[in-house]
Order: sequence, then C-alpha cells, then structure tokens
Amino acid sequence: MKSTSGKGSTKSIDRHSFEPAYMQIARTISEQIATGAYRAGDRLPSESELCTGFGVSPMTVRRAVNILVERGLATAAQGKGTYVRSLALGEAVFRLREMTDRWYDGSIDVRLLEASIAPATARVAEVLDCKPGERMVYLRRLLLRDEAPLMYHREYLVYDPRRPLVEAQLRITSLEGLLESAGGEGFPRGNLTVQAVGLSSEAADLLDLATGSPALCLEHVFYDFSGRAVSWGWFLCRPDQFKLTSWIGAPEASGGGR
Amino acid sequence: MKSTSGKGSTKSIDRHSFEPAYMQIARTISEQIATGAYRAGDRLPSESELCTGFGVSPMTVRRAVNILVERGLATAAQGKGTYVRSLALGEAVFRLREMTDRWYDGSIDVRLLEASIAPATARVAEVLDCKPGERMVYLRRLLLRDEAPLMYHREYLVYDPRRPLVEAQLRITSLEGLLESAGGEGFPRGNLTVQAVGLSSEAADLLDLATGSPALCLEHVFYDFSGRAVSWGWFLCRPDQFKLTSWIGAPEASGGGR
DNA sequence: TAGTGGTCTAGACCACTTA
DNA sequence: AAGTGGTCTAGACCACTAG
Repeated sequence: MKSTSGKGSTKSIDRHSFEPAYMQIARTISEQIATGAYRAGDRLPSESELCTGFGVSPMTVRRAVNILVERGLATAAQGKGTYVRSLALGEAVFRLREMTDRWYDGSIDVRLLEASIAPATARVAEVLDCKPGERMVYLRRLLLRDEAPLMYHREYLVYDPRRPLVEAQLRITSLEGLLESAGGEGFPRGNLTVQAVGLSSEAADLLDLATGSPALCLEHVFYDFSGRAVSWGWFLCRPDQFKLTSWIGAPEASGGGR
Repeated sequence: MKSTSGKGSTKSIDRHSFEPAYMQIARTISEQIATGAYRAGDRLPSESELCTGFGVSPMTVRRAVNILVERGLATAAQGKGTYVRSLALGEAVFRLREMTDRWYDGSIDVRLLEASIAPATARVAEVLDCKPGERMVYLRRLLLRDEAPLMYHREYLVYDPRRPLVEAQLRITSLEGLLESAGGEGFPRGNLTVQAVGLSSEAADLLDLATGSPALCLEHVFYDFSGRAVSWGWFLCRPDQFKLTSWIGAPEASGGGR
C-alpha cells in the first residue's frame, strides 16, 4: 500500500482544481474504501477529524460524507460515527437511462403501426380510471435499428379532445422523443414496472422471435394532476438488446495496486 | 385551486415539526408540482426568493432545491434559474431493495442444493480472472416460500484457502443473509445485471415452470481489492413474483383536489 | 450590470450514544 | 460529560446568463 493513501494520512485537497473540495474528499475516501484502507465495518474519521485533516469547514466535509452515504458506501449513526458498509445486493440501483443511452445515437427508427380510437376493454378500464366502453386512443409502434426490430410498444390513452396529446404522439419518430414523452408529456407522475414476460405470437412475429420466448417488459402508467391514471402502455424489448446494469460499492479505483 | 397552495404564496414552515425545514420546503414545492401549480418548463422561484418566502437561510433552501433536482423533478441552470422538468422514462430508477423487501418477513427458506470444488470451465475463466482448470467453489441454492420455489441461485467463487468465505456462505439460510453476502462479503465492489432469460430444463424443473419459459435473471460479479473478479453468480427468479417498480415525477400529493 | 445557481466558511444548537 | 452526526445560520466569493 502506498503511504500517501494510508488511512491516517492528512491528504489535502487541491484548491485550484476544477473538482470541488467536497467531491475531492468524497473521492479520496471512496478510493480508500476501494483499496482496502478502510474495510467494511470500520469507522471513518469523525467529521471534526476530517475537517482538520482536509482543512475545510464542517459543511464541506459533511457534504462529502453525505455523498458516500447516498452511494451506499457508508452509514451514518448519530452519536456513534460513520461506518463503512459491506456490499449488499439490495442496495443496487438500476437506471433506465443507462439502458437507453446505448441507442441515443439516433439510429433508431420508430414505425407507427396503428393509431386508432376504440372503446376501453374491461382490462384497460381496470388499469386506467375510466369506464369500459369509454373512448380510448390506441397506439402501436415498432422500434427498429438497421431494419432489425428492437421493441414493440403498445399504449392506451384516455381520449381528451382538449388535449393535443395525440397529435404530439403521432409526430414522434425517434426513440428519444418516445422515451421523453411516451404517454407522460405534461403529466406530473408516473409508475414504471420491469418484468420478464413470454411473447405473444403477435409480438413475437414483430420482434422476429419465437412465440413464448422471453422478453423484457417495461410497463408505464401516467397520472394527471388530479391523480387519475390516464395513460397505460408497455415496451416489449428483445432480451439480447436490453439489460439493466448497476455497480454497487466503491467506484473503480484503478485497481488498488498500480 | 386553493389559495394557500398558490405558487406565489408565502407558505411558511413549521419550526417545531419533526420534519426538518429543508424537507418541508422540498415537499411543499413537489406538491405544488404534483398539483399543477408549477408545470413542466416553469421556472421555480429563485433561491433568494425562496429564502425570503420561507424565512430560512440560503443553505437550507439550497438543500431543498437539491432534493428536487436529485429526484428528477427540476433542473438547475447556473445563471438562469431552476426549472420544472417534464417526465422522462429514462430518468426512472429501480431499486432492488423494493423488490426484495417483499420477502423480508423471514418466511423464505434457503436450501443448499450443492457445494463443491471443481475446475473452472472456459466460460467461468472468461468471466472471473482465473485460468481454465483452476479450482473453483461451486454453489447451487434453491429459495422457497411455503415450499413453493421462488429463485434458483448458482454461484462460482475463486477458491482461496486464506479466506473463510466458503464456510460463511454455507451457513447462509435466509434470504436476507444471501442478499447481504451473496459472493460479495468483504469485497469492495460489484456489478449487477438484470435481464429476461429462458429457463433451462434444469432450472425450470426446480422452479416448477416449463422449459424455456421466461424468468428474470439477476447476475452478479464481485471484485476484490485489487480489482480482480472473484465471484460470479446469478439468481433465476419466477417472473410472477419478481418485478422492478419505480415512480417518476412528483410524489403522490393526495390527488390534487382536497 | 444585475440576477442566478455553485461552492464554501465558521461557527451555532440539537439529539443521540457511550462511558 | 464528551464526542458524534443532523440541522441551520448569515453571510461570502465565484462562474455563468441575460438584458
């Protein structure tokens, strides 16, 4: 272990760096966790110790420690101290953006398969706050990349002639646009669900897969300002193209050795 | 709209509440977003305006605004202001804990099916930083609830006689323990992946499903302090029992009306 | 130039834990 | 009683944006 990264060392921060002091402190400590200078269960230096060690004010050191706590690397116990956490699968956080970013090069083609107005089925009325038979907007889209199908999207919208929602929806031709505004444009709240499903024959044909084969289903429900569910839809995604990934614990710290 | 929730009102905070001032401010603003007092694209009051409006210091109001930004409800633009964001699917964050919490009532039974030492296959050596043929710990577990299978877990560990890892692993009999320490006990870093897969006949038999039927696969790789991949495993989860859910946008605000 | 958010200071008081 | 983290103050300087 390099002496400069020892846990007791007074590693000072670079006041002229573009990186804020609180971030330098958070990074320094997380690197010490990554390299084993601090291990799971160890108590980190108290905030006052870190203040003198880094030569900053309490608020700055506190902000750094909060970052470690938010990342799940440490837990703070009032009156006791701040302790390094051990890894726990349950702490994992998956961000949809990391999955969709792979396709943000604009090469995705959005093909509108159907746009119609139809009465709500019992199932639709159950999910959306409406009566069976009420007029609904029904949309079906296929998303492709180099002519190869990636996702099949279906969506139901409560029909509201006052809202120019449908026209905006029909103009969507990019994945970015679809993810930004699928159903939820202008709504304050939504719920998402990810699960594994078996493809219906219709979806399987469109995705060029076998009926019943596994796919990732991203379901979304949006609510209006009065709390009413007004949009319901789901993406069926080819499982070879869509995975959620997440890192837990300390960020990569150039491998400890170096 | 009630006048007390209007956007220009000087809604004061309760100094004697158990809820900190910064949280009251964040909640107040997010409720105003939920009910439509502020809409997507609107500029929120400046920090100095919020300071005078709520009667708190700049740091307190800043902390509240930061919470809104972290939740994805607003974006802060230096020199311009803070603006309400529109919903975007890409901002969704899924927490594994919310899926596993359903089973934290202790009614899960962990059954160790196999614990052996075997040479690494080419595939294992490819994922873990080891040579084909190197001695590996191989574990297979079945997790049940009321005798009904929920998850099938397989795991490979680089064998290290200095590490009492295996013994600790064998003692795991609860889901909590497994999720806390599956492979990663004492390691600083791990990677997780969630995807949809089709079940092998072996896994399907154990999970009481049909071969090839869809399942949610949670894969995990853990790294030691030198950055070496030393643990690889995955949970195959019954799709009817395991979903990832997430809320985006403003939290539920008692339905706008009231 | 005025206003905005981003960072930081040097304290303060409180609740909590441990001894 | 001493030490810890949790909250909050009342400012400060900076970088950035706009008119």
